[in-house]
Amino acid sequence: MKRHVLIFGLVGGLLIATLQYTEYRFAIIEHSFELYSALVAVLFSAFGIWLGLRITRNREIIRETVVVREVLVPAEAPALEPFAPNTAHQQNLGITARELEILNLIARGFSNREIATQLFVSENTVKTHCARAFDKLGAARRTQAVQRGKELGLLP
Amino acid sequence: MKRHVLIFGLVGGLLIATLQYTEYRFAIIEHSFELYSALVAVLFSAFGIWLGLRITRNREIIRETVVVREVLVPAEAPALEPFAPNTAHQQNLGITARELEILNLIARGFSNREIATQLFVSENTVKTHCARAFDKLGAARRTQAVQRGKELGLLP
DNA sequence: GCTGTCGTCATCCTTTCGGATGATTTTACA
DNA sequence: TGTAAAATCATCCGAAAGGATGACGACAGC
Repeated sequence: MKRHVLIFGLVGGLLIATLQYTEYRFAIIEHSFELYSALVAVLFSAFGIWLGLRITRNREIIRETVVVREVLVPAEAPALEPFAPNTAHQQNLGITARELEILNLIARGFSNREIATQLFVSENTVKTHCARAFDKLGAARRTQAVQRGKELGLLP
Repeated sequence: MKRHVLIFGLVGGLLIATLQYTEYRFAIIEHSFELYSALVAVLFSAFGIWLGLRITRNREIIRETVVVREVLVPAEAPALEPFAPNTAHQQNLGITARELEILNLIARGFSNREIATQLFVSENTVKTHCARAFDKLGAARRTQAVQRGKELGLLP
């Protein structure tokens, strides 16, 4: 880590030295274009690094070992409900029942072929449903579709 | 590490060479100096930020705090907690922090390429992490990996 | 009868994923 | 300082997924 900074400093110094050298060769030409460019470059390099450091300052991943001691209280109810999808969202997105059914199977990790087998239809059909569902959800991938589906309460 | 310096040197050198070369071609155009300064500034800013990000990339603090948290299970409060992954399952499956990080991004619907961009690594690296994570989770697809991850409390 | 929606299936083509494997670099730790 | 684990990157190849498009039958509603 410190080495990075050191080497960076060295390179920076070298760069400046080079620039200073080249300045003499172009000093005649109106105010040495390179000098200014280099100055700007170095300054903004420093700025960029400072910014980069600032940005990532809060990027520390604090990993706590959490020992969760669960105290069970008898009231357990959510396990029983069979999950009711948000039909409002389903309706105004125009997602059909079949498409939702397939989305469910996607969310459960099945491939198109497996889904086709389970539903007794061809893989092409599954792909068509997928494409339509993805389009309606604005998703480009099945993982994205699942994510959107859960957000909208369409999937458990 | 050496690559950083190399790249820095190359970029710097190239930039200077370009400047020296193009100076003659654009010296006539008025305001070219400001344009150039801006260009250099932007380029080096970007580079500096990139370097800053790279340097501080793995700032991970493993704070081995053992928090004994008594949880009343059915009490419905999930909105506030920032989600702590089930480290027990993670450990005995041998899933690394990086792999979990990538699993998270997969669950959020990103493609490998998008993940690579976000994490400043190559797509190949992402794929490697994926493959390992899938293997450890016994998943064949990313959707399946996500499903398993949620089951095991590794993903929110 | 006509129309619109839905479900079904297909083909062609491109992109993305995933598996297998090997290598190098970084980091952590004894 | 040496070693083991993680992380990084690459290449090859096959499988899966996705986009675009066209088609056909069933069925409901007008």
